[in-house]
Amino acid sequence: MPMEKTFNAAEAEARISKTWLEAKAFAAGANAKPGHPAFSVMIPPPNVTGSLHMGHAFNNTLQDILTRWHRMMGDDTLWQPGTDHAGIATQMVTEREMAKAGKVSRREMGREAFTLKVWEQKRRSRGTIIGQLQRLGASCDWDREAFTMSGAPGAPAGEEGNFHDAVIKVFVDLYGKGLIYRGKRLVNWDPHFETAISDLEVENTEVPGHMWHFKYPLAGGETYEYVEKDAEGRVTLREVRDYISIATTRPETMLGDGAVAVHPSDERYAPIIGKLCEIPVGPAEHRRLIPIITDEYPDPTFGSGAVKITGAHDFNDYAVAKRADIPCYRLLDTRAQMRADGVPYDQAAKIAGQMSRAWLVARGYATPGIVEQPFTLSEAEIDALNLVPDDLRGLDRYEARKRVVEAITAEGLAVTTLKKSVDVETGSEHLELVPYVESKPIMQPFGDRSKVVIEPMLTDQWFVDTAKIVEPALEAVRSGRTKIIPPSGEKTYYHWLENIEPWCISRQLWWGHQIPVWYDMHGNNFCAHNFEAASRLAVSHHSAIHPDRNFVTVEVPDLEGIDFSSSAPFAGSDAASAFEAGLWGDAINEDGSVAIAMRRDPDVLDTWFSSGLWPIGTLGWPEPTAELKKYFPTSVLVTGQDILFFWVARMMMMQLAVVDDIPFHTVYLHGLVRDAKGKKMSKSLGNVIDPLEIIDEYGADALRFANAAMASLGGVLKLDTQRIAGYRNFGTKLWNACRFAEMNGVWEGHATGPAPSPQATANKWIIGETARTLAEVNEALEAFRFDTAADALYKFVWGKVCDWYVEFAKPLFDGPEAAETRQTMAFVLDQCMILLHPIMP
RNA sequence: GGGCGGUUAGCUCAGCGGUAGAGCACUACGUUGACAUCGUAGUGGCCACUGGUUCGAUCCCAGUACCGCCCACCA
Repeated sequence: MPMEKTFNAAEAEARISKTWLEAKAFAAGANAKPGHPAFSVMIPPPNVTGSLHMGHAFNNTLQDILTRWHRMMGDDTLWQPGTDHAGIATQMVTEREMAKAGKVSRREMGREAFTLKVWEQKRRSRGTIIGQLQRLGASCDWDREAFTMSGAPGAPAGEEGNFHDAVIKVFVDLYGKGLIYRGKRLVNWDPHFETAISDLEVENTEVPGHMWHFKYPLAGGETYEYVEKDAEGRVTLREVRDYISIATTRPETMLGDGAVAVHPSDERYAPIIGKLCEIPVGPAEHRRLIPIITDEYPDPTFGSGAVKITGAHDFNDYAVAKRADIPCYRLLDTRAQMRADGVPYDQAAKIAGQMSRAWLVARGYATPGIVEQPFTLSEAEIDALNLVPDDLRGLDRYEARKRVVEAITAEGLAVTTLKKSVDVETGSEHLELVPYVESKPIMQPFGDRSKVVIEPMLTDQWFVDTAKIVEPALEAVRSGRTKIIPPSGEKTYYHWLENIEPWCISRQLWWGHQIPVWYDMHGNNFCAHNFEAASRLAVSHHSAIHPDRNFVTVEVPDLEGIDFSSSAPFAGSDAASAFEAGLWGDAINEDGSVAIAMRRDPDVLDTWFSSGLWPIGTLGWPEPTAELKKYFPTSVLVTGQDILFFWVARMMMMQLAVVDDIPFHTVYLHGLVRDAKGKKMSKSLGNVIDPLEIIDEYGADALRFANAAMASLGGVLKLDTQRIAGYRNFGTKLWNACRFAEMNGVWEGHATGPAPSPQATANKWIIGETARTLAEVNEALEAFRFDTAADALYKFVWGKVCDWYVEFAKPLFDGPEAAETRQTMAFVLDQCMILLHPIMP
């Protein structure tokens, strides 16, 4: 049957792909020759949130090129596939789908039922993703597919595996080594998902904002002489004031102020250090007084030089508050609404007032009239104080802001400025006093998933003490044990790791690895791989304190209605009835033993904590598997430069901390795939391209070749369909050269073998060119220059073989060299296929 | 504010010490034994600017301008 004029990609790709998959041609070690080295690549696991986009297609093409190239050379090759559970993103997608389908909400459904829903979502998405990868021709070992939550409790049948166990083991081990700790810290709080997120998940964006200037009156109507001087020390302003001026972009947080701070060198405020001033909001009869303190943080040249300190809602203020022992009053709930819990405002304000006075006394600032009495509250007691005035409770944060500004302005406590205005009718000018409000751009933090304004929030969270594990990760790259390309990636890597912050790893979500820690009612926590092990820790802990008693444990389910904040011991006959009564506490059993009530931490781990273990986790760690021995450390990681910190750096730290080895020898960082104009592909812009559409229209080969050709190092990758069409034409060109060969019977009696030794000049020449191209391609791929390899192949196949050699061969077929020409052409075209195989399989 | 990159043909990008390259686009011609998803020929560039090093610079160094990206707590 003669060959068609054009190559039918759709038919051929499906047929060939099926053959490969059935033959398990991509299994680890397939085609490996004895004595050859191992070559392993871990796929960056796609999130199970939907389908793959062009960036994935690009990323996976490069991995496949390397994998096929090494497999062809006879290396013991593994390309490890799999997917990522992607906690917050997947939970979000599932909730959205449920809402769209009119289903009940996650909370109505309960944790267990909801988690099953997410598993369903995972299964759907995973199927789509694997299908897409296979259409692309990805030569992963499909029998080894992994998942970052395989084997987790509650996983449905078919989701077995030990990734969950590995994650839990790492948490327990790191906890044991003191590298993971829990603490009440100011963290980034996402009010939409109602969870903490890490610094990396916050996107700071400049938005238009305002800065208000307000007067904080001095307590008791006190006054001082306020003097301003210019750079030469000449007095430019001298007036008697009964207030201190404060600037803020967030007036609603004034309610939680604990102090006003000025720089110690700021002479303007020296007379009032250690005095009290009044927060100008809230019911007039219960205005709170706060101390004026000094701290290095305020910049005397900015604004008024005085800063209000709201420790619970600002990272800078928190640091000041910690230094000066100023209480941090929390104003917002988990949804970023003004708190509505706790005692009424007047009582809370009274207690807070006592705190202020006690602070002054403790610092030796006591002034006559202040009753000297020790007064301290615990962190938990301070946190329980709700200083939101009753009429603002439950309001949205922005509504509260509006009201606070209005109230202060109405009361005349806004700083004013002179404004010239013109009377429209008479044309006369006059001056009037207006509130001083600056309009200016301010940096605002947004959640990368929720797109909602992030709130600094004082909560209990788990952290990885990254400072303690960062050094080996830095050293590995500095010494060249792990190489990052392009080299600019190494600089970025150093810059981030050298300034590493603690990593908040707990998330208030349901989808993820639940933290393996159990709490008792006495403030102890027990970290172990399961409840039995945690129980043993708890029993031995309590037995050491009370050797005369017998202890047993009872695990309290995380149910609604149990008041975990109360720690009143329950003296019922058994623990079970205690929980029925809605209490959380230890119980005395009939045999006299004490049942320690234990409750598991309901939070889950940051998804990057588990994907950070991808290299060892997919190879079966902690079991000492043969694959782990053979394929770890892995050869190359191919990934986008956008997740250098999220994933690459953390994998480096975690692998080194857990198994004391680097996760990979080389990291290849590529840019982000954009559309032809360089715009980010996004659903809202409508410029998202589905890789399958491209494959349907142009064939996977064309897409893959285009991907390889645009893989220059660094920068943005602009994807143009015109270019893909060009490479589709390239395939057709080669196809037709083969068709020409077919028509001249060059394949008859031909078998792939070594290069022939022809006499004709043209034949000798093309064999030389073939060898040269082979060397060029190998050299290019060795250096991860996919673009150079693609370019060399394009020029050889089109520019040499088709343009010249086929033309030279035409007359040769009529002459005495016909036989050797047929032989040579068969060889050369064979070589083309082989050389192209990594890119165009 | 700190860091990292970029600036080469109309467009997208390679090159990186010896007076410039590709693909696409464009122009003209073309059904000669594979290919119109093609062929042949061609148009098109003070390689951002200013200095310096050099026999010689798009390429090295310094500075300037503009553009991008990442990180950052100025109320």
